[in-house]
Amino acid sequence: MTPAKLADAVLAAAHALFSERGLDRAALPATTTVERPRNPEHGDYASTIALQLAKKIGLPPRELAAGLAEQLARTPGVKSVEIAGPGFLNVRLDPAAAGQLARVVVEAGREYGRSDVLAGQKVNLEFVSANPTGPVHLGHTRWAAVGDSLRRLLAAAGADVASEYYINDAGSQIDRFGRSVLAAAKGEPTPEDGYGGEYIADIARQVLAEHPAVLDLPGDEAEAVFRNEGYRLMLAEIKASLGRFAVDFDVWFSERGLHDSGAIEHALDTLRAQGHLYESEGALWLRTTDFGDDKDRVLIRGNGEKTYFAADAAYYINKRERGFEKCVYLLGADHHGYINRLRAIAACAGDDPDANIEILIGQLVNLVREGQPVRMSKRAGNVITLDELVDAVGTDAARYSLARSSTDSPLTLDIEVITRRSNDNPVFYVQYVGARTASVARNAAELGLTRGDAESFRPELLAHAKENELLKALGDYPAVVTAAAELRAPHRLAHYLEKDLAPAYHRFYDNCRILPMGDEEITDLHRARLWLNDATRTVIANGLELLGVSAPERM
RNA sequence: GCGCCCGUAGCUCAGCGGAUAGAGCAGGGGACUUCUAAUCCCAAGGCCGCAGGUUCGAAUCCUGCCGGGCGCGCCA
Repeated sequence: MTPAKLADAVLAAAHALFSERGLDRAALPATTTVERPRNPEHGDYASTIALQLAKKIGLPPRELAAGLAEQLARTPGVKSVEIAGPGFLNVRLDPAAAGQLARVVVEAGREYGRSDVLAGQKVNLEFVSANPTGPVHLGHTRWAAVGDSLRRLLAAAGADVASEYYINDAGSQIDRFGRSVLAAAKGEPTPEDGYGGEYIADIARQVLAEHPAVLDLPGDEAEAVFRNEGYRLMLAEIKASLGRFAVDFDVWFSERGLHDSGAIEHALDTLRAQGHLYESEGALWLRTTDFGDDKDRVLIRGNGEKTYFAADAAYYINKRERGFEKCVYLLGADHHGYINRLRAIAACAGDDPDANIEILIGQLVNLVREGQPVRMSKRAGNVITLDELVDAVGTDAARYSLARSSTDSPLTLDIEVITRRSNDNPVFYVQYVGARTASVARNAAELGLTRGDAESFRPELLAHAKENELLKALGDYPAVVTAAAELRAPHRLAHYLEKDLAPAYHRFYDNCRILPMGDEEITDLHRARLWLNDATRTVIANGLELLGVSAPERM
């Protein structure tokens, strides 16, 4: 019995009761859920449906609960239903029905937790999109970790999702980058508005190695070579860094491509047709103030140049024309001023900002080193790059520690702590469960203990309190995945693995001996516990996979 | 000034309108002759920033205030 099936049974009980008593079934919700009470005295699962319905139909909640309890108690697998407090329904399951979950999980394998609740949704997820003028640094990594996990979660919930990296390869930043690389190649100091840092010199050396005669070219041509080749090398480095971080984008989208393909003119046509363009002071404007922006935005400057904002608008319209009904942007708190203007772009294009565009603002990552805040800036020499972070702590620890907290809260990463590779890193705690389950499975195989076929599995033997808790934790997993996907909150998954599943397994392990000891004969209980062990292994592996973290067999 | 986010145990943070608000770390006390002690158990630690409101019920929703972070370009 899974929580989802029990919730269905609760709803079915409500339907049965309502038709029996001639109550208005329109008052019933389309779906309902059951909760897991913290207090074990409140049963295995609890429903608040009576409390929610009481007011709608004008019956006292406890009376309604009594009727529901009577119906629900007839459900196979339900052992008892009690009414508590103002009208909670506290449900206990038969141990056999509860224990069957281990089999459900093992048999589903990698599919356990995957669903189709978001089927049919075509979602575009854009994140990182760091300028290709420097390495990916710590300021981007939170989005790399969270965004990529979100992509995996949405896919697991059945959405048709594409992750995209928008490459700002047009405009003045990339020109400054080119001039900086050229200057480095000539051994000149960094231009006033240029990029410093070691990586510029590295790139200059690589360009020189591939084009030994480049400095003999006229200044403009040489600069173009350094700009284009430098850009190519920088982008390759960015892709490699993210690849090491287990982040791979479905689409690398070039801003220059928007300019070259005429997509910007096309976007202007779309916006003009919707009636939101006007000219003023020689510039072309989008009237974003019609839709909540605090000022109108320039699309084409007085000098004829298209603004970055024009490209943003064109990119959005392009995404929509590629069939994405939901365009999700993951931005740092320093970009929250973009919310209104991005939403206004959608509205000006004739879309519904509430339905077609979703902007997630996450707070910044603060770096502390020996008590001193470290300023993160691409222009400062002293930056921590993604590569350095991965070198120091590994992809697993880095991704996990970035994904495990809510993006609404600023995250303080202490360089001293995460580079110390200390044992108190929570990712090890979760991975350790997976390693333990794998170790038990190996030892079981050596002893000749196997789960046996599904028919011989005796789920009612999994009646120990710790087994029950573990089963319930395993049962929660699918709902955790869908909630994390729908709420765009990967940290919920990490939290579940770390605070719910992992401790439940350790307590089970400590209290319930899985393998036979010494000359002990193999019993059905050993086999049943092995099912539970392997089910845990499945969920740990599936969950860590969605976080982009490995689940080692040995540690 | 305006806008977004945050304020929960000493520290770092979970908490989907539900029952007695949770965890990790730090500090105190325990548990390894047999499956990985990177673990587990016990005790201790709280005006959920403050004040109102909404309702059967508020850490959660609404309003105001206080404190902190970030942002408000014909920059990218």
